[in-house]
Parts: sequence; C-alpha cells; structure tokens
Amino acid sequence: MLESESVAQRVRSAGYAMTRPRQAVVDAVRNQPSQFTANDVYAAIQEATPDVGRATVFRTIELLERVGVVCRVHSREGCATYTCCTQLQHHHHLVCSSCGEVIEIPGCGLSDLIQSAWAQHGFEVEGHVVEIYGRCRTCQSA
Amino acid sequence: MLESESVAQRVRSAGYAMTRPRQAVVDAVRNQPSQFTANDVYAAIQEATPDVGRATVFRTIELLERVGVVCRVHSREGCATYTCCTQLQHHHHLVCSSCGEVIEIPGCGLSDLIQSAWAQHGFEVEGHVVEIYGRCRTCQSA
DNA sequence: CTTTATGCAAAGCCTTTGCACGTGT
DNA sequence: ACACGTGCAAAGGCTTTGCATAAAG
Repeated sequence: MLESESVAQRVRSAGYAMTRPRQAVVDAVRNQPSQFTANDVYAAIQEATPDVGRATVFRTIELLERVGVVCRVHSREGCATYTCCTQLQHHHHLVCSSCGEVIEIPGCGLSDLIQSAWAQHGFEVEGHVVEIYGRCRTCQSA
Repeated sequence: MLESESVAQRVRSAGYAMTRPRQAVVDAVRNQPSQFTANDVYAAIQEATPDVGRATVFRTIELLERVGVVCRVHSREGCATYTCCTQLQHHHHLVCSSCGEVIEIPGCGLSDLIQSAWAQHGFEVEGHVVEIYGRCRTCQSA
C-alpha cells in the first residue's frame, strides 16, 4: 500500500501544492482495488468528501500519473484504468484477465528490443509500455 | 501496404462475410496514415461511400482487429488509435512521438519477462502489449 | 499579492445500442 | 430461406472546459 505521506512529498517536490482536495483524491486512490478508473475515484469521493468536484479528481489523477504515483494500465480492453504504483523506478505490470489484480514487476527486460530499435531502425527510444496479461495464481486455482 | 485481397481472405477464413460495406472500410483503412482512429475512417468513408453507416465502420474495425489486420496502438496518450499490420504473426511497434509513424518489429524479445512472470509469481501469461515510443530517424534529422 | 488550485455546470465527443430492413451464401 | 450484416438515429457515458471564486506561498 502506498503511503500517504510519501505521495505528498512527491507531489510537493514536483512543484505542486498538496491541498486538501488533492489529499482527498490521494486517500480515495489508496483505497481503490488494483485497477480503477477516474470515475471510480470520483464516486468514492462523493461519499467521503462530497465538496470535492469532478474536475479536481480528474486533474489530480493526471497529476498523480505525472509524478509517477499511479500508472495507466493498458489492457486489451482499453487504457482508461489506473493502478497505484509502489515502485518509484521504472517497472511493468502483470495484469490478471480474470480478477484484474495488478502485480508490479521491477526492472525492464526490454534492452534487446530497445537496442535493436536503434540499431536496425535508427529509432531513438524515449520510453515504452509493457503490459503482460494472463491469470494470476489465485484465479488459476479457482 | 496491406493487400486488399489478402484481407478479404483473412476475413472470410475467420468465418465472416466480405461484404461491400466491409470492403469500403478496408479500402479506407488502407489509405490512412500510420495511426488512425475509427472516426478518421468514418470521415474518410463519408467522402467515398456515404451510404456506409457509422456503426458499420466501428464494428468492422473491431472485426479487423479480431482477425489481426489492424492493431491498437497503446501510446502514452491513449489507445483509441489503430495501425495496419502487415505482419500476421506476433509483433510489436515502434511509435514515433513526433510524426506518429508506426514501425512494425517482428518477434518478441520478452521471453525473459514472461518466464519470470511464471517463475516468480505463478502468473500464467496469455498475451502482452509492448509499445516503444521515441523519435524515428526522419524526425531526428528535422 | 500573484499564482495556483477549485467547484460548478454544461458542453463535447466518441462510441454504442436497438431495431427494422437488406444482403450474402 | 435464414442467418448474418447494415443503417439510422438517438442515447449514453466518460471527460473536458470556461470561468468566477478561493486558497496557497
């Protein structure tokens, strides 16, 4: 689970203010399941802190994505869902197609692809997305 | 460039009829730039074949995705865009963040990640998405 | 005190759906 | 013939935007 304080620190050190509405978004995000949409968070917030507006939720999640606290999950269905990231460094995800569980995997393993992108295509790599989907251990037993 | 006939064959051998409206969608798709949305295709079709409806365009693109003629591009911005795939087998993409050019790269290079997903997490891999973004050779010169 | 952040409400936009009608095989 | 495919038009739902107001540093 993500620590609320370290999130606040990251937001601040990226040059943003950690306001009360933003804190409410962070709290709501921390209580979401592995995968959630901006709308899910807004719905949760309406219960706990009804005075926080929709736009703030969307803008704050975008902010959290920018500072690396949440990541988009690019599944087969789309990429409107997010997940919290406890890893601050570069990492990827295992996404369960059955229960939606997201497992963070540290490191990369893409160095070959990246090297050959450059070597064979002169392609200057800026970043990449890797999403591996399948069934987590629990869903295999069930 | 994708051959219209081989597309028709793939659609048929997957058990779908190759109808005139679907052919119109295929033709429009073939004339799109590297990246396009379903809406782009619909707009193009309105010029050439105005009697083909919006729903048909969306449904046919979904069909083409299913048979592997087009792939979704999962870029940082979202995943509402598609690209034509000349490769029929498994492959990935280099996506230029400047001009949007999509370069297909055959093969995978993910075997390590996939193996460790299983070995370390008992995760049964069903598929994965890899999208590498950066700047293509042309955009680097410019 | 200036900049940044917020709430509200409405608009926007892409996409999907239902259903009656055609069309392919 | 009979399933499969289609067009239309409308609904649907998620996001975004503009702007006046209110905090923050």
